[in-house]
Amino acid sequence: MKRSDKPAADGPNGPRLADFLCFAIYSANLAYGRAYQPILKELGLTYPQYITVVALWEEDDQTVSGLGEKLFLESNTLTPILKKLEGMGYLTRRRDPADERQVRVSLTDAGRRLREKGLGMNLVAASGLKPDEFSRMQKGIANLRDNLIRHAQAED
Amino acid sequence: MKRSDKPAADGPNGPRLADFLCFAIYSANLAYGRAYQPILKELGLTYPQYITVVALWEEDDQTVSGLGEKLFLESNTLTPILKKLEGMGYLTRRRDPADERQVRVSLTDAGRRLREKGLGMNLVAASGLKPDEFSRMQKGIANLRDNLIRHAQAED
DNA sequence: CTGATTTAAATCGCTTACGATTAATTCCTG
DNA sequence: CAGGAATTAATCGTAAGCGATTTAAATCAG
Repeated sequence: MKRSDKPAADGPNGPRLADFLCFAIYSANLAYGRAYQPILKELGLTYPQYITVVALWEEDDQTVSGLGEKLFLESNTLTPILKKLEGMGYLTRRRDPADERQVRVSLTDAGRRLREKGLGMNLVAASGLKPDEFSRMQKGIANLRDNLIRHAQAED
Repeated sequence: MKRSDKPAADGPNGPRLADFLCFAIYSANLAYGRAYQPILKELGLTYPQYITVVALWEEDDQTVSGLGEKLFLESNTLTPILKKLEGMGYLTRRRDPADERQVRVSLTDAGRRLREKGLGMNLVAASGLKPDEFSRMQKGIANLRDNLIRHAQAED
């Protein structure tokens, strides 16, 4: 039976960190955070705040749970982020009159304007990947993610 | 000039989340956390605590900064994790007599015993990847990470 | 040798991430 | 239609992650 998150043979002291796929993802995520940071600092946004805004560019007036599905986050994480963005004037939150349980999130003009301001960031270059490699890796990781989510959901 | 973290053409409402490599990594990291969680809960460890222990299996008696280099973390993040693991009895922290600025971290017997206990986790299957794909993706992402780190360091 | 500089770890404040719970609303079923 | 079940956000506590600062020790320069 395969042990741990790696198919390679274990070293004499057990599995090696460098062979873990989970650790590659974990550390790449940290690295992305650091690569994005100087750009996002200019906008005054954190990375989670930024992707929340991007998700709203794609589709405005979403519910918290709808947004959460796209971002893979739940209300306990998302609510504070949305409140922060609301405080900065980039979006509004209001109960849906048709179903008062739901909160609908909409961009303000300022939130839409971020689209023009922000994205002068060329992190494709920083990845060191050619466009076709970039695209293939992006799809491969998204597919991995979906498999993991399916696996986690089958657990319970 | 390429905009954002994606080489694909933008949609009518700007870049699409589904085309971001950074978002694939970000969400895959969340997914891994959820996939690992039932296994780690049995051990009573969090994921960062777990990889810290794995790094110490590979090389015992490391300094905080040495460990941090391998885990891509700094003392501000690592110190609380190490204190927690020390409190659980899995490692010891002591100032290096030869250089009192440094703290050397060593596994206890209990920490080494985790190696036998823990790793009955077959997340290779959960990834949905064949061993060669798994290995290729692991290397590709580690390479991406290293490029991003280099890029971030060139910034300052 | 002494005072400035550098280095290592720790501390603090703030923002995620998430399990568990709660409050409010809607729905379902008898 | 009444009362319990289900759904949606929000809240709370805990643990990362990280920028900025602090403390202590070692090193360096004059």
